[in-house]
Amino acid sequence: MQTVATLLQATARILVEEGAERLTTNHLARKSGFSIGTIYQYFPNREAIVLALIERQRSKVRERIALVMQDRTGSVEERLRRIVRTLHDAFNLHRNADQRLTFALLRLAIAHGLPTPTDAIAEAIVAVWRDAQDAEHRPLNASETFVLTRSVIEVLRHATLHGSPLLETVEFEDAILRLILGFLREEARPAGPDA
Amino acid sequence: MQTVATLLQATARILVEEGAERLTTNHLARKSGFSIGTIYQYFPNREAIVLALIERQRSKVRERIALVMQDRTGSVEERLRRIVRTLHDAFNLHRNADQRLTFALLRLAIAHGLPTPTDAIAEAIVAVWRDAQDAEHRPLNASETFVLTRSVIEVLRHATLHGSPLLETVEFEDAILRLILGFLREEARPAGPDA
Amino acid sequence: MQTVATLLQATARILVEEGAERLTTNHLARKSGFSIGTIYQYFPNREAIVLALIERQRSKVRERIALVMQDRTGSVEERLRRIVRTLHDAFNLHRNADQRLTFALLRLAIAHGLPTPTDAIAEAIVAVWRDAQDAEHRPLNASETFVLTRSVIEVLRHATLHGSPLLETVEFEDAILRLILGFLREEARPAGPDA
Amino acid sequence: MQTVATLLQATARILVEEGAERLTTNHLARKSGFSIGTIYQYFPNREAIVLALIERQRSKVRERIALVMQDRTGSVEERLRRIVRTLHDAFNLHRNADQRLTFALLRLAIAHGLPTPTDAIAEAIVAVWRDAQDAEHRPLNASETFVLTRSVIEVLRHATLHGSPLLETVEFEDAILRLILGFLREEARPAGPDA
DNA sequence: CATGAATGAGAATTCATTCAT
DNA sequence: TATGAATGAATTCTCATTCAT
Repeated sequence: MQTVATLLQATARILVEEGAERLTTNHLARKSGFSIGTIYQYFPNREAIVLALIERQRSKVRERIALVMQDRTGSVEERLRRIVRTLHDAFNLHRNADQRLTFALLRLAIAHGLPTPTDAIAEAIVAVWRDAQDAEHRPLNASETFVLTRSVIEVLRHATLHGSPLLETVEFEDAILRLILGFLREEARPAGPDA
Repeated sequence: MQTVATLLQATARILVEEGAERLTTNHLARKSGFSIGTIYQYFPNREAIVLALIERQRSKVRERIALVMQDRTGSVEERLRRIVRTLHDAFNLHRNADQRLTFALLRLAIAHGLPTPTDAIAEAIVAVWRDAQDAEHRPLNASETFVLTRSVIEVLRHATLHGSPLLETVEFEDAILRLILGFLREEARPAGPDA
Repeated sequence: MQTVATLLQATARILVEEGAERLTTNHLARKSGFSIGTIYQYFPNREAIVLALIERQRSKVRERIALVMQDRTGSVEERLRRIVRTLHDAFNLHRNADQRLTFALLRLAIAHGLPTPTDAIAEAIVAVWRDAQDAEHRPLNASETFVLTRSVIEVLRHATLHGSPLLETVEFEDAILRLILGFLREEARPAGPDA
Repeated sequence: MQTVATLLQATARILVEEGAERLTTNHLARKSGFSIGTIYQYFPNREAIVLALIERQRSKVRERIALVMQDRTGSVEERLRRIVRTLHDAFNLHRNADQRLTFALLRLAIAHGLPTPTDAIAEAIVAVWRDAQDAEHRPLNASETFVLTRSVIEVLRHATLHGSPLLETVEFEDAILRLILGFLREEARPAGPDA
């Protein structure tokens, strides 16, 4: 629906330009050009508007991840780097407005108790590793999967949330890749003298 | 002040037993046994109460970390494991009530835009690595430090925030250690053809 | 009109199944299968719908009373009992759904300031008495007529409104008859010393 | 409390002068001279204000009834007449303002589903009868008690609710007395030829 | 130091009604 | 006739904060 799209767009604009605390139903009505009544024709309550916006953004991320996953060419490192880069994009690092929106939505998602939807990303990383695995590798257990996938997502989320300037550097991408590869390869390695 | 302590204690109790949305100044007055007026004798506004509680909790963590850091015995792995275990404790994994408080304070800290105070931990981990480092190791750059330290903290914070049952397992601690060690050792390793 | 009948039927269903406070125009539209616009084609405003439903129910009662009045056979007691029994039925005591509707409509009639339409019943009772009256009886004055007729109606209305279980007993009917007969015969009786 | 009294007084004034539909919390605040916040310091919600006013009025009636009951002198007829007269007063028949308030409160009581509190009056009437009873009288059963007491109350309530001018006549009081006495004496009477 | 009655801006939500199609 | 998206005035209620005592 056109009206819903307009309302979500206005919601995003308020979030970006004025902050979450100014996102009141009356203010949204004014800004969107619709009346309060109209908002409540399409959303049962204020929370639902925010949740719809979060969901819309998340589904976009899911689509991008799915797209990247279809490309099975290249080495493990190359494939993992593609995933990392996609996440980078997914967190909207490039345009300032979008970054602010991501920022706001992340906060709201936490405030509303929504879990970070890492399922797709988790699967992606683990799948690449599984594909490349020779017989000698033990599959990752629950804790390992959790730590590996969440650490990647959370470090990105954290950097986004605090607007770290490192986010735009290649070094940052390299460091994340190092985190993933180091973790995955660690098992194979014999315990050295210094550890 | 005794009064301030009582107020913060009551604040914590409300957070744990009733949730952040019930933490209103009037309710705090009723629960603490003081009047609203008294609250405003000690805190300029509502936000200050929450921030004071967060700060109190954070200083406790800082103290524990500092304590652990003083113990420079053992291998790199042992020292890192001690740090990880301290963090575990710091996130109050054992007693349920405290976990709920940590949970609530994390959310509030995010809502108030407070940065996660990883400085002490970051220093701790990096210092251990530096101590053990031979000449051939290149020091970590800004992105690497950021990724390594935040990933550890954020994965713990995330697990706490969502009440993951993995938190109480040894496997989880092992996985975090693997994350750290894998990252640190990764540089030294020659890039293999498949990875 | 078929449409009007359907709308009133849906109104009754909402009143019975969900209560008066859920009787909103939008809800009625949804439940009736018509659009809000259509409702306003047939009724000038919300109140008119309720009033139409009340009127429909009242005309049914009037019809029944008129029918009973045509039967002039039997003793005074028998004829009065027939009237009382008709009122019983009129208040829809038997089927639960109808009782709820009566209940709801009574409340609404009061809320809208509608007078209880006792005219027909009043006439019926007084007429029976007048018919059987011998010369020695003084006709009822305005206050007496009022008190006699309203007391019967109001006691029934009250019992209905509060869902009294007595309503379904024969004793209850007997008591109402006793109220009427006692009142009518009281005049004739010589005042005793103690009563 | 002075504030509560002022608020209830303002509530009564609005009810009398402007009608129940104008009794909004904001309007009450304006009229009472207090702020909305103050209203909510003393009442949990809008309904509670109305209920408090109803309860206050009812307790006044209860007190008057209790007072009249203490006087056990005179014949049954005299004692019953005293009760009837008290009810008359209780329904505030004399001053116009009070009548409007009674009117409004009655409607509100019905709208809020409150039962008419006839207990005290019921007891009063039945007790007088019981006191005067000789051995030959059968005590009233549940239906009889219900019909007798409610008919008296409801006919008064009805007359008040519709502002009947009969209320101020002696005839009216006589008629009610006739209703009571007729009912009570009816049992003793042998079925005559005309009934 | 402590109190707590009073404040009032402002938030979410409802619902009867309109009107262009 | 019928539709239903849009309206917006009005309502209830919350809660941080003030200030006279």
